[in-house]
Order: sequence, then structure tokens, then C-alpha cells
Amino acid sequence: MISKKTKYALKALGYLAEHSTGDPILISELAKEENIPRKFLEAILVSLRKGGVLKSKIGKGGGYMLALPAAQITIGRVVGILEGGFALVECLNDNVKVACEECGDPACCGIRLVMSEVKSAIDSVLESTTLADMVERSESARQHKSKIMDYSI
Amino acid sequence: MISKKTKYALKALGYLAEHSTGDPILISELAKEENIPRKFLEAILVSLRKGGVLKSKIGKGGGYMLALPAAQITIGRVVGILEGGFALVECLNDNVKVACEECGDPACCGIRLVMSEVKSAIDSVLESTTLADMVERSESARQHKSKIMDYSI
DNA sequence: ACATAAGCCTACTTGATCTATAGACATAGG
DNA sequence: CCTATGTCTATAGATCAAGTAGGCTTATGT
Repeated sequence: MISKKTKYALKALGYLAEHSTGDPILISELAKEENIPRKFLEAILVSLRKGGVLKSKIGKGGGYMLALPAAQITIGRVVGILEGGFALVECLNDNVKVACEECGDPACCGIRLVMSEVKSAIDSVLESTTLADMVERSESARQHKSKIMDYSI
Repeated sequence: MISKKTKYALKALGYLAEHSTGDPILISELAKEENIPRKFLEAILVSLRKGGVLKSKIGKGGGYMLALPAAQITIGRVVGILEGGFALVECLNDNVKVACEECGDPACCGIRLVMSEVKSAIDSVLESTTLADMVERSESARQHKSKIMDYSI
């Protein structure tokens, strides 16, 4: 289950991707428009900045902007920043080479072997989907729906 | 990330699948052999029994047995029993038709659309892998390794 | 230079959930 | 009836997610 943090992050990034005009967007605007607790959002945005997907401008007239085109930001990257990797068992997280306490031999641990496959499956989706895809898909779902509404009137 | 509960469950089930002779196996044996806290394991086994993958015999000479052949128990089923469904967002859990508080319109929520794809990817692995597969894969990894050891001696 | 509008940082609170443990109870076998 | 075994209920402790508070730093415009 992804955390609220990650959900908020994706919502905020979606908003930035949709409303970006080159000028920075205020935290308070993001918080209000996407219904995210202001202070909580601050922390999330800092993580995203440190993770390289956002850049900020301090001081009057400041705010947040995407650091990259939305089409170059994968959902996997965002999830990775906020969930700290996205493996299903510790011993599959990037950078972690130690075995879980339980499985004596990581190479032979059945659980690890299976979960490694699951992780690949997840990653292949998450790494191939970008913020731009997400926004576009949401938009087209919305249009599709309003079209149906039209017919029914 | 899967919980320890789920890991313990898979380990216990793996042991049962490997050592099943028709006679029930004691909780204490499972706990000892797989290094699982005895009382914690008890609770896990009860869940698995209620979930239909184990059956128990009470009283002297009692213990636990698989309720089905290992080849008919999917890892997805086990994970589902212990994690209570395995969606990445609430609104994708089976039986749950309500929207997450955040996404006003579930049909148009980009996050939901993406996570729904991820869930499909996870499920396709988890539902197509059985306990028997897991045990067999672990076993063959172990043999492969010992073979390499042989050569190196 | 100063006032103001931003983001930045550190610390804390609260509540939930995961992990683990204890002890009394129920059931079957001999 | 005694003993071995699983079952149930309750609870304690640790960890973590979610949210809150307040002060600090940096930039802009006058």
C-alpha cells in the first residue's frame, strides 16, 4: 500500500505538470487546490526537491517548479523518493546486499526469489509510466466521461 | 513491503510442503525449525487455517497439515490472507468500491489508473506462482549452488 | 535598509499497526 | 483422568505514518 505521502506527492506533481507556466507555484496554492495539509506538503516537496524532480525559488515571488519535463519524470522515481525504494522484502531494496534476518541464504530463499519477480513486474510498470502519462490518462478519462454525460442529456 | 507475518507464513508453509508425510506437524516443530516466535506463529497458523490453506488436528498427536496440495496454493492467496488484500491504494482492494478520500472521482484519478496497472502486474505473478513452485525454485537454487561448490573443491 | 513574502529546518504529538508474549481454555488420545 | 496439543483473549512494547508548531533563512520591492 502506498502511503498518503506518496499520493500527495503525485497529486502535487500532477498539478504542477498541468498548471506550469514557467513561473513558480506556491506551496499554499498546491495545498489548497489538492487538499493537502500545508505543513505536511512542505516536507514532501522538500523530499522531491532533494530527489531532483522539483526545483524551488526562495523568497518573495518564489515557489515550486518541475525540475524536468513531466515526460521525463517516471512514477517509479517519485515512489522511490518517498517510499525509499519499493521492494517487497528488505533484501531486494537497491543498495541493500545483506540478507533478511530470516532467510539464511539469500540466493536460495524461495520468498526472495518470488518477490524478486514481483518487484520486476512492478518496476516495469512504474519505470515506463511518466508523470505526463499519468496526467494525460487522467485527462482523457475525464473527457471520455463528460462525452458520455453529453449523450445522456 | 510484505510484513514479517507474511514471511513467517510462507516459511511455515514451505516447511509443511517439504516435510509433509500425511501426519500433522507440530507448531513447536515449525517454530523451532524456521526460527519463528512460537506464540506469534500460532496466530499466523490460525489465520491460514481460516483462510483455507491449512487444516489442524487438536489434541494429542495433533498439529498442522496443508489443506490442499502445494501446487494448488498460490502465493497470492497466502499474501492475501495475511495482508488483507494486496492493493497499493485502498480504492483498489477487492470488495472496496468507495473512492479514496483524496481522489474526488475514482474513474478519473490518475494515481488510481496507474496503480491499477501495477496491481495487475503484481497479481499476475502472485496468482501464477504456487507454494510448490516456490519450494521447487528454492530447492533447485540450493542444488545449483552445491554443484558449484563441488566444482570449486 | 527595511518590511514582507516566500521556502527551509527541527522538533514534537498523536494514533495506528506490527511484533511479540502470557495465560487460561478446549479437545483428543491412551 | 492425565497429558499433549491446538484455540482464544488480552495486552505490552516498538516502530512508523500523519499531522502540527514555531522559528530561521533568503529574496524582492520600495
